[in-house]
Amino acid sequence: MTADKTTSAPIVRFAPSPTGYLHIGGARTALFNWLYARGRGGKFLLRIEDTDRERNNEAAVAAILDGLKWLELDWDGEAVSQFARGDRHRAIADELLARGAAYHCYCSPSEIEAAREQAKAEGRPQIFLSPWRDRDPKDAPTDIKPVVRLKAARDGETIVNDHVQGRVVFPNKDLDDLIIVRSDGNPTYNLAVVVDDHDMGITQVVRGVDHLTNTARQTQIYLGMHWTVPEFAHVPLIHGPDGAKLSKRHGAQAVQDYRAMGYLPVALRNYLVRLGWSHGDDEIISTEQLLEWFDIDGIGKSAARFDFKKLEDLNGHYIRHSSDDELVTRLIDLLPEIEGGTTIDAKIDAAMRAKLVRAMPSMKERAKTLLELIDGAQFLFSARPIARDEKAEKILDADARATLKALHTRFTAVTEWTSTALEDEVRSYSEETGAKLGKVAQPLRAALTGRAVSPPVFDVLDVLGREESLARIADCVT
RNA sequence: GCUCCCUUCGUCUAUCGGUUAGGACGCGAGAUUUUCAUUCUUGAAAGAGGGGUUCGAUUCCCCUAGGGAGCGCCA
Repeated sequence: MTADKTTSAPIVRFAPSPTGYLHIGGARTALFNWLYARGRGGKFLLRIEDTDRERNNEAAVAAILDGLKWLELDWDGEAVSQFARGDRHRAIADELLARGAAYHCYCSPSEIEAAREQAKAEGRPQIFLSPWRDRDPKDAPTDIKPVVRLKAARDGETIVNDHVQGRVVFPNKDLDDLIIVRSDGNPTYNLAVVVDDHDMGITQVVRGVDHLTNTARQTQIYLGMHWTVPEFAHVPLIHGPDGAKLSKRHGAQAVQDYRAMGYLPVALRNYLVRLGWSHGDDEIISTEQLLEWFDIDGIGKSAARFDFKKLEDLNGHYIRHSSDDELVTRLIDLLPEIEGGTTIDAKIDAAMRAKLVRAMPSMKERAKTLLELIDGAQFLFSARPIARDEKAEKILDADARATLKALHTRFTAVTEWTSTALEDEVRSYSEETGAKLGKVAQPLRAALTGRAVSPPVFDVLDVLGREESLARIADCVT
């Protein structure tokens, strides 16, 4: 889509319904909108589609805003409440009524349901054709509150020229008359979305394909009001690894779930944007590059499966390339959200934070998520005598303990407690005794960290410090 | 059932009719290495099926199969 199609900068929006958290598919839609607007000096607006009062939920709104903030997708101005604009929507409904483009329908929900059932039984399309479309309003019952329906065209076809889906043609006979105002007087989503997009000056509507059929029906509202129809881009859905619609079963739908799993926002954005969009063979793309390169016309039509392995790989890359300080900040921020995190959080003071920062260079090389980073830092959090896992115990046999005893003596004599000095010490010990370096390093690792796997032992010695290191080694000797 | 959409390695994708069908994740092998990881080298792996159009189809058209979305006084 070329920016000069509309003479000014684009105005796009993300319009979630407050029925739950920010879904990962919604997050990608928001990302696409954000990239498009920010990359072209346009506006990215946020609107909460809360016309259904029974489903409105303040916690859900908060969760959605929280998710967007975490993903670092900032929007322009305040989030707009669709419900708050109800008067405006009703005014438009009245105008459509006055123009003969809409009518009152007195059918009850049960009548409609029965008609649908019958249509289904007879193998006909399950669309409801209201008898009130052509009936004389004078016949209207006085004891029933009607809904307002759009008087949609019955002949011809409605064409949606979509930037992703292409030219999609819907026969009008398959489109029924949308309810635009409920019997309780509240406008429905289908009316509100059109009025709001129009009033907000939205130039490109980028949303999920599940809205495609609605678009055809909504187009008739634009036509009825003689409004300019915006450009559309309906992006495909994201499926779970098994190809089915992403659901609770797949473990993670909400962006907050991904935060809790230790993913970085920049990694999730990079992963998400590549689901459906690409720029040649580029895989790791900085946000700056994305802003420059992203284009709606480059989005593919087919649905994509979510691949956690690839996300993990990208996350590992971004962790390795993050600054030590940023990682420690994110790691600490994550603690309240994870199991057992508060216990660790209580141990974080300035000294611990400094240790973490110093340990980061060697730790971030070996972590794919912040969770792994936290797990890898356990040796810093544990107090003596430290717990050892099975593999560590196995390493610490009699020979290993003898080696540790010798090392303890040597380390005590070391004047400069640095990783290089200690490494020299260990290397000379292994040369003198003829023991392989691994035979010396593993017992050390087990004694210092309680595990068979850790960052390089000399870095561990360094970060732990002389006193703590010697004490942990001594714990294994006696 | 009706309408619409989709279909290249297991997964995400590149290819704007002519390529040994490329890259990435994952997987296999090897190198580096104090563990793990990183890094590097390397291997296996794809055009759903059938018809057309064309000198030539992964690419354009049609059919079939499979998958998805929609068909609410939800959004």
